[in-house]
Amino acid sequence: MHTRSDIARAVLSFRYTDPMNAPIPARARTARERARAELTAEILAAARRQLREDGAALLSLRSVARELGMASSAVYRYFASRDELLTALIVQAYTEIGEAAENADRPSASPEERWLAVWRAVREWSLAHRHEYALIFGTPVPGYVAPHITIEVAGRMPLTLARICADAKRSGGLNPPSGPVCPPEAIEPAMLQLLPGEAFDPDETARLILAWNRLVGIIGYELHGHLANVTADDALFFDHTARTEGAYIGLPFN
Amino acid sequence: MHTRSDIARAVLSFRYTDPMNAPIPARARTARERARAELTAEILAAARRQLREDGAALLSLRSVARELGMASSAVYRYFASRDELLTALIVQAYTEIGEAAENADRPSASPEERWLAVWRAVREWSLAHRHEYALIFGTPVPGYVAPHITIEVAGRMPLTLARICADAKRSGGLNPPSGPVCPPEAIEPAMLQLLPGEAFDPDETARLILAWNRLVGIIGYELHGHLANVTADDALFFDHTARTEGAYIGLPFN
DNA sequence: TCATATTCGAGAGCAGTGCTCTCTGTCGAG
DNA sequence: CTCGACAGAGAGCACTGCTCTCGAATATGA
Repeated sequence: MHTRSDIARAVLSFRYTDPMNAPIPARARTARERARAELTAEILAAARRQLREDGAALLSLRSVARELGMASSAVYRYFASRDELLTALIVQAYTEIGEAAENADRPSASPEERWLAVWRAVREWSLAHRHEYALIFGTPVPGYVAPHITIEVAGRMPLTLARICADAKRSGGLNPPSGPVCPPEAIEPAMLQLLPGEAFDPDETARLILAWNRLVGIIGYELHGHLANVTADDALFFDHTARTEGAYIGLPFN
Repeated sequence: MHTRSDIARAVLSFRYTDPMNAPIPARARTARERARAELTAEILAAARRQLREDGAALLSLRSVARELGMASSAVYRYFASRDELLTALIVQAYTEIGEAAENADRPSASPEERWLAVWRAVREWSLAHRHEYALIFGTPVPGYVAPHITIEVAGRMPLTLARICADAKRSGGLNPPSGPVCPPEAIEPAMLQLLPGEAFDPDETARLILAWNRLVGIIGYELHGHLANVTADDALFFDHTARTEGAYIGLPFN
């Protein structure tokens, strides 16, 4: 049974063990360190496989141990708890969805093309990794608090969207349509400088937040079946959503 | 361990047992039937309590049985599986969020007031019932397919939004701003007549779908912590979101 | 009214889980 | 070469969902 303090401890020990920041040390001095790094990676890979196939709910430390032919207690030498293993998988998922977004972004293209390409890439990744998506954007594990490691890597995907808008704005291509203006007090001041050297005003920031929320939300609806019998062509509806949200943020769609 | 067929069977037996449609029969002929109905309700109430306090992940049939002072095996006389119990709770949650929306809607008020009131009511209910919210809009149980009972009751909340728009439209108060137009093929044709005697065109329907998705999505962001360090005043940001989405659908906000 | 059939509760039991503890062997640094 | 840190295995605890059996209580038909 998990309690809040259990999980907090697990997260802390995870930060200490830190198997993510140094999965395979560049220079593994001793054979033991090398073996440890390799086994850590193997455990993570096996867990990843089970996550992809069966989802987080059915992922168990024991089955991972079985797959690697080791005693379940031995796995605890590498991950102090199941939650710690989950945290590592969460970091991986955030990283991958962020990379999917970044890799899809071609700064030489027009802002509209970039916007659509990134949205589609994020959707593609999510459809291909529904369980990873659920892990990071679905119901959080009870009592689970995201360790600080995750919040940095979680920003890569939305920051890609912000960069496109910043570039468009710099060339005068960001003209949001009129509508209700977001009260500045609603936005965390630190959010106004989320790109170095690039200032968004509160309303622009709010539009960005909503676009990011939309991207995640509409994919969630598709993945979780809320669009069944609602939309007839999910890809088409998604593209329309991307364009709608792009237009809302001020990109010249239509 | 749950397999798809297991769950399908459980859902079917649930539909047969049908403890929701007749929780307490008006005229319980025999004492046995009366006792059965009462105990079913008690189990459901205890499960509800545990769900509210600890969330679905920590809800176990055994702890429900313990709370009621009965053997765990006895509970299976009333609910064929844990998933069946969860399904009953899902139906309850959908019903309640739908009622929260409907009760907040005052048809005599202006469409903008109605819109905002319903949005706020849904948010209030969700904040007060975060685990129930997670149950219906969060990550679905692996392999779980929503039984048909749920899809009807799931529509009450979005239909409340649709009714407001239909009323506004009838009095000429629905004027959506221009923007990308949704291709008709993207929308399921049946969705165009979701209100009896009220026809929405595909683009209006798409805007409705997006508004419904936004309402659920922005609440999910708030509940799951994705707005931490992003927004400074969640209630204020939510109101702005409601207005923005209302304006997008064509209500005269600002 | 009485025998029969159905229902119900309890208990034991199976297979699985997360996690801890102990014991033994191995490896690495002094 | 010795000693301490580390890694693996195994047993064990408490918990889970779920099944089966076995009496006891209850309803039903004759």
